[in-house]
Amino acid sequence: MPDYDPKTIEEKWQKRWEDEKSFKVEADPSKPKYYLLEMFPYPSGRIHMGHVRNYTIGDALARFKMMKGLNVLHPIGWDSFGMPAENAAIQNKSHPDTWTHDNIRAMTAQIKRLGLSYDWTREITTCEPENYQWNQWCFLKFMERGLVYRKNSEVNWCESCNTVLANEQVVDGLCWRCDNEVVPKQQEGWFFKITDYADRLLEGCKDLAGGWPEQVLTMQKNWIGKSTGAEVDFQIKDSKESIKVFTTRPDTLYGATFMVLAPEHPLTVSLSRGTAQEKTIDAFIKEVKSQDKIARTSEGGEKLGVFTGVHAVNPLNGETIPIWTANFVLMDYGTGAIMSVPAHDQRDFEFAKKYDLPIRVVILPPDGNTNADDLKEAMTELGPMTQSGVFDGLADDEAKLKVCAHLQSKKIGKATVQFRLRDWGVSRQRYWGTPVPIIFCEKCGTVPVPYKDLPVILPLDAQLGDKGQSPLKTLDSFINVPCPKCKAPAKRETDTLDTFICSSWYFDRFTSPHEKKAPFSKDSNRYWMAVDQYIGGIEHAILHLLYSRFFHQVFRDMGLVASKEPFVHLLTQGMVIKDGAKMSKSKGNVVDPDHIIDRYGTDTARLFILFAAPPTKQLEWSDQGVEGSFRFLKRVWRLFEGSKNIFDSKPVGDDTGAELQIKLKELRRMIHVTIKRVTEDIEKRMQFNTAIAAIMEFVNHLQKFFEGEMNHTHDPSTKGQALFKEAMETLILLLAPFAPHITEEMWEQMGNKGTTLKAGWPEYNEEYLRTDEIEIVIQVNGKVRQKLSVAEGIDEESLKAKSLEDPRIQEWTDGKEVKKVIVVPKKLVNIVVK
RNA sequence: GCCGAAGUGGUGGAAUUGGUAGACGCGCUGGAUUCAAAAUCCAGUGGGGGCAACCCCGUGCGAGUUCGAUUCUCGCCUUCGGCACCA
Repeated sequence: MPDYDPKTIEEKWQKRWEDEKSFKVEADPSKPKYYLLEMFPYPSGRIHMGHVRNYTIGDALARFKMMKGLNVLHPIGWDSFGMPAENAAIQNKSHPDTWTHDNIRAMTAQIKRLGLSYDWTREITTCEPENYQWNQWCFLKFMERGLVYRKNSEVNWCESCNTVLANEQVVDGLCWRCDNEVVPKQQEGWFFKITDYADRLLEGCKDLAGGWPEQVLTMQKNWIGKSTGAEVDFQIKDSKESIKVFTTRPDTLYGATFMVLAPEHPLTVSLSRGTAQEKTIDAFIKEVKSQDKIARTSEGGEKLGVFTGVHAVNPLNGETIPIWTANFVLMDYGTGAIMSVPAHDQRDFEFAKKYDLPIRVVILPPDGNTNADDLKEAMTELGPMTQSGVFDGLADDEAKLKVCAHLQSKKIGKATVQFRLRDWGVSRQRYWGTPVPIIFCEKCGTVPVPYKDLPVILPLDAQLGDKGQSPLKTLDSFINVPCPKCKAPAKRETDTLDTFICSSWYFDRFTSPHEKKAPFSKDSNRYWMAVDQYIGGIEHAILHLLYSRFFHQVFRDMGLVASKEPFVHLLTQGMVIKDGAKMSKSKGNVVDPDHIIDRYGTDTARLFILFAAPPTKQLEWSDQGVEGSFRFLKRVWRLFEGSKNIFDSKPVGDDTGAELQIKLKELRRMIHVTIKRVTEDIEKRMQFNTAIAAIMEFVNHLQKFFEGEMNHTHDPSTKGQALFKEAMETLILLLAPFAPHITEEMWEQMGNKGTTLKAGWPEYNEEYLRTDEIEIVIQVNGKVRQKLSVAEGIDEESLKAKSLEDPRIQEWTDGKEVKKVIVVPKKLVNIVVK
């Protein structure tokens, strides 16, 4: 009997899949489609277990859907622009392009060893002009739609990466990529107006509920950060000017006892001119500017402020209130100015206490005490308005609405909405990215590169500076270009685009990767999109997933795509850890996928990864667990080899009859129970671990059956042989999505012509799931006291009687009063006694 | 502080709609096979008590609802993740 030899089997089938282009697909409107996508990799050099897990989960699902008869699009590509290529190039005195392509070659070889069902004819590499030209196209199209602008602003600057970062790329004040501190810097740059879509991106979260993990939706909602409230104009005393504030609590307007401007607010300086406070203000602004931004915006930070020397008028009660400036008011949120209601806002309360500013209670507390001196902290809950003139007694939403209506009628304010989301800064002062398709002309100003001149090619004959300075900024052949409008000498923009633009629409490109006239074909897109199942890490919960949703909305407005959202279902796979920590070189707990495959084969690696934990949970790597999976496959192989001689048998007669022996009936039941369990675990619950557990149980049963019934010295029945063969076929097909190579080999050796993919997914028959006798649990006062075997169709009364008659049960009910008997059909009987 | 997820044997994890807690695997113990080992197979394996049949306890902690709670409610504890001087 030949041993299980994964190496030979896996190489054979991988070659065959490749030769026969088994996973190549075309759009076919007559067939139902399924688009399965794993987040495409960055070509860092080698794949790690995180990749393997990601792709294995995707592949199992893709193969399952293929077997189910769906037209499955399962593509792969390379997210190949970005900083690591530059850093590596500097280190190795190489070129980002060389490094990137070497890595892609190496990783392709690794990925191919995993036996994944990719349509390699659709492979895309984002750093190739035929792909990145469409980033430029998008930039220009977005610009036409008013969604792109250039501004000089304070941006997030990473000193180590030498570039600007988007807000989403700053994590706890540190660069998402290199963990260096991010500093503010004045910088000219390009922005995408993602804020125009804030409301739609938020609304879209409702459509995604159910399909996306709640955690990710919460993070997106938090990031967008919608607040509803009002804008109110406060007249500056003895002036025509007014200050606009944003508040979420218009119902507390009567309690505004002072105002605070952000130090950066233009009025802070201008108002103080000519007052006694002038010098104090200037010194204060200087002090705040020198303060660390993170320290300033963290809650523990000390609240500091000074009086501007000027007063404003509360528009509702006409009261004169002082205008202050303070570090806790931020210029980039709301209007950069607030009305302070110390009685009902904790920050305002602390500030008022510190600087001895007046406090007035205008929302009635539950105890009715409106004496501000008794307040220990701000009363932030909603409640009826008080000390608020005609509004007294109104509460909650109604109060807010009435105040807003009043403000609007007096033209001193209105209901409005604020978002936390900021526009997306897409300029990068780096080389290895998509050149921004813009030309600066002294006469014509900022001129977009005409579509016919696309792509603006990233010159590959340039060398990076030793600190990573972009050579584009000094490369004459790149910079100097005639103005497209007036033909006078002009200069190219030397910034490149954020790499996240590449990943914001690559899934659209996959639907028609060789399209020459557009980023993607509308027809192909209409057929394949949206992505039915997207799989990737939680680290993209905001960044990539928000940007992609934004692109999709814009494409939708442009009439390019039809679906509402790009990704219907999202699965965020858990991390792979070892010895309680994430695998990392520094911890020395990295397990190299290649070594595992060399030793056990891909099927074992795949099986272990899918079996050890549900896809969304973190996976603890266990070498012994891998051994276990290997052992299981060896057992399957042995069972197969040992029973080969009976596979020639042809079924004789009808094996569905009641005359089947008990053991055969039980085997038939196991076949159908297992099909049901595996199918539902994959399809409804995406829980591969329990699906595999069910297959293991099936194998255990088959093994016992084989040894007991098939291996007798006397002739086994023909019916038994036929049913056993059916069981083995079922086993192979059910196992195929998880361990595709070994199953394909067995399938072929059984004499089947096509592949398991063509064979289709087994169906179960409800009727065969039934048993004649079922086990009923008998409880007394909720505790299991007996188990009875009864006929499947037993009626409630007989079951009750049978339970009460049972001697073991009577020991418990003896001398007690039976209060109630609860019968759960086909499950249990609970006898309540006292 | 707010929002979200989680907490089950020695271990990874099961228990799908409130109905037998611990499926399946790993590890461990004992046995078979072997000159021996590897491999394989068989049996056992939550804790405590008992010769045994069985009994008691047990899903982070404390209450509650229920005939019955790992599952639902309330209050805590711990861990992880996100947001946060956001007006």
